[in-house]
Amino acid sequence: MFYMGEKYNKFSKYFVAVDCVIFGYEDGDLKLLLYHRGFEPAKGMWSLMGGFVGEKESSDTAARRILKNITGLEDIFLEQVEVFTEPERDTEDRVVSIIYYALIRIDKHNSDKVRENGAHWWSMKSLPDFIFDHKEMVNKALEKLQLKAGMELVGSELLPDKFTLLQLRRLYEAIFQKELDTGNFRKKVLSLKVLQRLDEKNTTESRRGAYYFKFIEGAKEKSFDRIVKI
Amino acid sequence: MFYMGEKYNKFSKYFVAVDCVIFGYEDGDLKLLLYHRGFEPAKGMWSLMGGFVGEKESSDTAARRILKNITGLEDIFLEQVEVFTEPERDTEDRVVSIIYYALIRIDKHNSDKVRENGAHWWSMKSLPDFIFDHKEMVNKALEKLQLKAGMELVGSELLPDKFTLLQLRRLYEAIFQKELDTGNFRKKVLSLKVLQRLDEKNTTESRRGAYYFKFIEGAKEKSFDRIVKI
DNA sequence: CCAAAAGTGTTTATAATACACCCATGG
DNA sequence: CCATGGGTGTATTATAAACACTTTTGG
Repeated sequence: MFYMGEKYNKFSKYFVAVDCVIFGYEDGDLKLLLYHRGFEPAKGMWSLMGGFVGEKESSDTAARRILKNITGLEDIFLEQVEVFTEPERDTEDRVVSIIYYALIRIDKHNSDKVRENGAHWWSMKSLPDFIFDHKEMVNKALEKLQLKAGMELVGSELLPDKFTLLQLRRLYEAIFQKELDTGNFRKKVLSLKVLQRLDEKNTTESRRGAYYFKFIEGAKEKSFDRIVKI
Repeated sequence: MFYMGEKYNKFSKYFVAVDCVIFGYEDGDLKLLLYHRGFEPAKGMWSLMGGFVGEKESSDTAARRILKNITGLEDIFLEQVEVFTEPERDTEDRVVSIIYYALIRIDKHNSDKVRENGAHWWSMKSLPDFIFDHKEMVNKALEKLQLKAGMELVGSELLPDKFTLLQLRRLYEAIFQKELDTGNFRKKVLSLKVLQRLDEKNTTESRRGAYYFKFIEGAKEKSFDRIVKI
């Protein structure tokens, strides 16, 4: 490229890494898949899943590779959050880290693989201590997720194929970390016309039983619609 | 860092650059500051202002340095847009490019410096041919600007200290590339309580004359408020 | 019967949208 | 006097928010 006439060789190269904020949803809780650090320095702390970007791949590809290694899943929803470039952010060497967040269906992922990798699902309600600037990365990723979830109905990426409106509401409450009105949430969500009611009920979570819903294939909301005000 | 047990030295380093999408506003037009490529390959094409990230600076700092070099301005509004990492995106060497967008007060910037640098303001209505993936970068930056402008009143970063509501509306029309209703825009903007009317009128743009307004210092809207629906 | 969630309905407040209309004035 | 933007008002519709109430059923 032609950066103001600068010669390339005057400048330094750096490691380029991706770090993934991996969100999952289980038992009414929004969770994060974290990697346990078993050695010094920062022993006992937790970190995001990450890896370096290889010579023949983009950062997107690298993120997908890492996610597949850990969860066994392909076709994961993935979005760039931000780049962290502070010169001293890594103590070993200069590393520029591109943050992604991913949405994972915990019911589909390979939990053996996760365990092998020393990874663990943590509830967003009680997160452990992070290494370096990883806590900030999580915060930024959550903001981005809130932005997305406020604009379109997320759920197909996090919930099982069929789910009740209670489960969907609990998901939204977990994402926005506040309680939502039952009736209003229901009306809003159904008005989007992206859900289809099934003829089957879930009776494990209530006496009366709640209908299961599923996402209608390819029925993304046309325009941005505010589901939850931030 | 501890990327899944990988050794750093197994991996490659890349150049890390920033490219700036520099927005300005003048004569009712949203404009972009572009740099003319006077030599092959891609002679006659235009590119964003960019530069490499130095060893002792973050990408934010690098972007500010470049902006100051070109416009003479400090304290510019600046926001990260996205990172471009495709392995083949630069023909010379592997370069990871971090895109920023900046909002510039054209009335304040150093136009001699700009000219010296072979730069030129282009209206968003008729942009020239870009090198590489720079066109895509501009699109992404505009989307990000629209997101910001839809959530809070931009203008202090682009307009002169005092401006009429016509000028502000024209700015919004340029950002969103659509016409806005005079009365409704006026009501919406004034309801935000961030503008103060001055006792002075601008008579150059209308027979009757329109009051000048200015931004009230430190009066950012508390919560996100939709000014223009996307 | 009671608690807890399911599901529906109603009311009020607020905001978006589409316009109509008068004002002021330089040419 | 008229075209152009300045500025205000209003009626209509849409959306958000708060909340009351009825249904269902296992324990």
